[in-house]
Amino acid sequence: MSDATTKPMDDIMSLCKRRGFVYQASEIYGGINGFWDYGPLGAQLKKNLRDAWWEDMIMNPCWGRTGPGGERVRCVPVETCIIQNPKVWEASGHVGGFNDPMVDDKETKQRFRADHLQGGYLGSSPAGDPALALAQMQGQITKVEHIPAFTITAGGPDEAAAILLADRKLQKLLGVSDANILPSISPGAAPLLQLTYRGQPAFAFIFPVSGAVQEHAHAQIPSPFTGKAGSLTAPRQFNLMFFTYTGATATENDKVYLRPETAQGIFVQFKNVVDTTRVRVPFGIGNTGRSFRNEVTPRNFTFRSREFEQAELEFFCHPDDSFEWYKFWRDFRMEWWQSIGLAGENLILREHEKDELSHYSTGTSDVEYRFPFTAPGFGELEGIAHRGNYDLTQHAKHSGAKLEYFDTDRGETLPNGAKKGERYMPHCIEPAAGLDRGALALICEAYTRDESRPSPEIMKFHPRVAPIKAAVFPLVNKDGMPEVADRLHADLFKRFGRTGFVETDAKQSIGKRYARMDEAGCPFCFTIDGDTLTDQTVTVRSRDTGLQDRIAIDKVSAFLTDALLA
RNA sequence: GCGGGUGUAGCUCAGUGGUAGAGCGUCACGUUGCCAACGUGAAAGUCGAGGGUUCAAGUCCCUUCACCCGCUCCA
Repeated sequence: MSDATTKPMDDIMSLCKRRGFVYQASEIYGGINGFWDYGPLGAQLKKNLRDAWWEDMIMNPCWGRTGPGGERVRCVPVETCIIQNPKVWEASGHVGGFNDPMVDDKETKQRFRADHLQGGYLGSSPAGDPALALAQMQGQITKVEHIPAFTITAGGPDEAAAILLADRKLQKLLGVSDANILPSISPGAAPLLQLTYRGQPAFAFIFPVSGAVQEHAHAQIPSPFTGKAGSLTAPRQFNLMFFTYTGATATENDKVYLRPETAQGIFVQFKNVVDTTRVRVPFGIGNTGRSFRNEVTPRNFTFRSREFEQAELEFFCHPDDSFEWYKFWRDFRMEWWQSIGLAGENLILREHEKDELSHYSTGTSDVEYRFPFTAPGFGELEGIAHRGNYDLTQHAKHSGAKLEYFDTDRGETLPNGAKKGERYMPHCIEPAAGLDRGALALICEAYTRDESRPSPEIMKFHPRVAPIKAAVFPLVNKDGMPEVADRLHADLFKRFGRTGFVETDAKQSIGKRYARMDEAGCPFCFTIDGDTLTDQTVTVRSRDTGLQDRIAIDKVSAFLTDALLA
């Protein structure tokens, strides 16, 4: 087993470039932050990974295993658009949830939502009358010159008042003491505090600090963390989603989003799939493709890219069965990643803690890999989430479509023996994998240094995902060997050329040709030598051990077939 | 977003303000008898980009971009 913590990421990245696995996007123009391209070997590696997912999730789900209810697992594919009606993202929560302007406190490095900034506005009126002060204040509160004496981050004014009262340390920072909440002047009015502010008795109303004030006067607004002005930035949009415009006019009305996940395309087409393809719950719908997220900090090679590819399955089932299905998929997905070469202790299945869960989820697990740049920690390859009926319910609400499923296998048994049927909103288990992260994990896991070998760098890919499946070499480029090698190569190419590259090379020393194949991760090399010409055998040289066997030349295909299926 | 580091050939990296370099790799030819062998030769560079100082900038200054590391943020 290879230990990821000892693998230098720089060496892996260097090999990725040198051998054509990964290139920086737009490299000759200086690159572009958060985007990476795949070279020939990387593109084939990722395709093999995607194909493996498709085969084991869609074509022959779970290798033909039965699910918790004893029935064969059934899945169908869709391929949905990157650009959807913008309402899809309102329904899914992606628009509302991630478009909030954020403010940074440059001094404490804290970041908070601009609409959570509550201001304490000191009241002043000749007679100390709060009602008069409030009336006066309400006329001015939206004016840019009207700066609060102190600020608090909270979901609303009442919460802010409660936080301030409860937190003595915060009071000290902000210059507040002896604070009490006075009865509100009128129902729904801003909370009124009686307090001492910087030694002077005063009263204060808590109002949200308006976006306009924050925009224009952020330098004067005191920080909610230090009480000092000058460290807050203006509110800034942190857009998770990329957007563009449909049509040539490009007005705000034409704004559309590039999807941040492929899953929503599945939910949106759920009804069509049910209506047109005779699927019956429980069943899954798979979708692969590019997604886009405007990550704040793209980092760690291809791990957090702004454009990335997902392979997502939404598995729909009856609510009563959903937890069993959740466990089933969680365990299968872990096993699947192990089956393609992430078999060691660098791979873990991690069940989320209760406080990590989304409000609608009753269970989520991550398949995580210990990348060199996360070690000793782990990075997520795939999340398996129990999403309940959240998504279908959201889309039913927003679109008005009826997305409930009528299950004719459930309900009371009728006198004629048939079931009465049951109408319900299916629950959904979502195994959502990142293909680029998967490919990166395969690369990191495969990368091996063996200083005892003349060519120390070896990519030990599982044969199923290896971009180069086999190579055929004449030991020397004469004496009829090249001709035999060409024939064997042509034969293997015809049989295996759909699954990956099949190479041949007659140039330079045999050791150099083996070494090149080791570095590219080709699992087997077949070499034609002098004996081949007399006894029709070739040597099979194994990448991982460097050892070689002799087998009959007409058994090479069968040998390779077995090896690739193993 | 903040702080630190790096950027010179495909890769790894030297390079004192004064001619753009090495090793490896790649390619060609020769040789070859199982592990980056050897010989000869060749191609390959916007020195990350832009500006400035200077007689002269890979080298000094400013700006910017990308990558790496640490925070921060984010599902």
